[in-house]
Amino acid sequence: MPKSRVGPRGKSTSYERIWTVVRRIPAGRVATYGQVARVAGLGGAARLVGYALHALPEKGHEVPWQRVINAQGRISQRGFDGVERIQRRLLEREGIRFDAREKVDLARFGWRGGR
DNA sequence: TCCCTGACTGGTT
DNA sequence: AAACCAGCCAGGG
Repeated sequence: MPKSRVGPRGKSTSYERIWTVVRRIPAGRVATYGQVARVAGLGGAARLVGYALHALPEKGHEVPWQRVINAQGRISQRGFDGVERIQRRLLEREGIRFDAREKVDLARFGWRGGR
């Protein structure tokens, strides 16, 4: 798995552009990986968004990574650790609701930002 | 530099 | 509903 990287002289990398977009998602809203990729100008590179979030440093950033879920309205599984559970708790704390099948209603909680 | 991988997605079968 | 699959892109070996 790739690591976080900052380009020379603070030049913007794709990861940074992704993080910048994610920072614009307001509390109480969620965006999909594909949506973030498009807003960041990365076309359909949804997978790259997942990578960029995985590469976030553990501390010192203000990126609400929990607000990015998949197009099915569900939290993507990572295998191993239980980060998914933490993500769900963080979202519920912001008012996001999950149905009995662990899904978020994107029509109701989806972010209508970006353009 | 080539090759593989992956917190994904939308269309087809 | 579910499996398949080609696109997508940068990082690391």
